[in-house]
Amino acid sequence: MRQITAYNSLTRKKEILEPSNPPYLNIYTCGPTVYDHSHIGHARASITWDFIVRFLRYAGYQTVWTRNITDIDDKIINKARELNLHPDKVARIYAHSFHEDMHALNVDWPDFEPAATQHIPDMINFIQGLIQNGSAYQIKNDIYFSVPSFKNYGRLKGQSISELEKGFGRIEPNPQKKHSLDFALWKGIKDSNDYGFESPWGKGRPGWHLECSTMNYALYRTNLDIHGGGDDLIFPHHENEIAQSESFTKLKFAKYWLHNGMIMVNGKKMAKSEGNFITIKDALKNTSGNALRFFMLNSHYRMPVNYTDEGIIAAQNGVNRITEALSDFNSSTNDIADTENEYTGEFIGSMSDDFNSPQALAVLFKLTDNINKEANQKIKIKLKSILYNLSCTLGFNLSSSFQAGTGDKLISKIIDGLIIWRKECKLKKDFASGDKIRDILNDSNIEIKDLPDDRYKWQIRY
RNA sequence: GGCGGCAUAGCCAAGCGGUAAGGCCGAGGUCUGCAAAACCUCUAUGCGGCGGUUCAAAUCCGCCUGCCGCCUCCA
Repeated sequence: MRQITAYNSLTRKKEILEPSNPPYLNIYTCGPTVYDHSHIGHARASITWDFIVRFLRYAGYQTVWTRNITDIDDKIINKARELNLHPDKVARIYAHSFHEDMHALNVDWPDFEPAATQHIPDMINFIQGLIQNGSAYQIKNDIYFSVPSFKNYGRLKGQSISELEKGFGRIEPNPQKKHSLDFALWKGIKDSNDYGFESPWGKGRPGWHLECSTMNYALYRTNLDIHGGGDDLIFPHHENEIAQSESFTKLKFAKYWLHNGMIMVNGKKMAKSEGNFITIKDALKNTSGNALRFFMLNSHYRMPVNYTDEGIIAAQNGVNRITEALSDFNSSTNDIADTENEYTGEFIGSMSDDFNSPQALAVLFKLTDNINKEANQKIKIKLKSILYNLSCTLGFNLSSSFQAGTGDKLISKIIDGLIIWRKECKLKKDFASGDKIRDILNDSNIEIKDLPDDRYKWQIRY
């Protein structure tokens, strides 16, 4: 295992990662609430945790990665009413959409992907434990967590309970709560027709914060090494998770808290409530999953990133350059270099320092440069295999791009035919016709390259 | 009101005490029938501003300015 340092939001400094049970490393990251198509903010978070987990594995850690799906929530219920569908169906539709997006972005499957509705009995059990030890109380059909009962409340945010109370200017606290910071563990239904689950307190549904605590307990007990999520979740979501879990288990919840920065669109934070969010599906109409990944990785994961068309084009061009250097490399027949060398050393050095992906990308470009300059074919292939290996570690899926073809035999055959025709035009010195054919192909983003000895190749440009 | 973050070339972005990585765009050149790709050359004496500490600061400290976020659903 490589020594890795990571910035821990809990302590506000970089720390050496020391899993409690090496070489295993348990990591839990907050997944989406599935009430709509996922947006590019989800893409950033997913790509962040994906490349971090990939690197942890590369560095020798046996990761067990869990990413939840929130499939019960007011927003899902509202959407269900809107569409006149059962909430569970709404959740499944958008969970499926999320998985499509993850596939398009080449985000690996987590080891576990629990859904809140699969853990209702666990949650009820969790709440009962909190009531029994005085951390929670019931008012009518609702159960609230008692924030003053947890003395460390506010540690993640970096404020005391009294300081947090002062900041409570923007919203009217629910008058029935004992303390303004108390939050719902269980929300009883308001109307007998409302959707809900049976519980000892009547029909209702779990509070959002509770599911992550419960599912972590169900899966890891008390051995969570890393908990990740967007930095907008620090307060109150993650603060509340800590309060619930540590009140319930009396043990430390997570050792390291990692948070990814937000996506901005035209300089403004993208948020569902702002209505300025771009779905992953929309973004992928204009660019490739690799380019979107490059765009994200080109900034450090903790920094905010501003999504612009210009930035996406720059990312696409950058990916194209790397991809170009891998042309003719075949990952199934060429050896993949996994021995250490100057490039992997630099790559590991950058990534081990709080997952510095922008520096890691610079290593890929250094390889790209050297591949393009290298005359010795044997060394060239060796360098390509290193580049390919590192690109995979960052989660790029370049192989479909550098191996020419459309995946559609008929279309490929037509393209080949046009190119042969162009070649004949060129032999007859009919350059006008030949160029016309090239222009036609270019209009479809098909790029032709003339190689020595009458050979040619083509590929699709994104 | 409380708390936090960020300001580096035309754009994006590393660096976090030792004299400015990388990418994109742009200019010129090589190659080519012309292209494309690639290669070569060029593109911040300076890192928001003003002070301070130091042999040395983009990097540390102080003040100021500007932008963003969290405290409400959010990745």
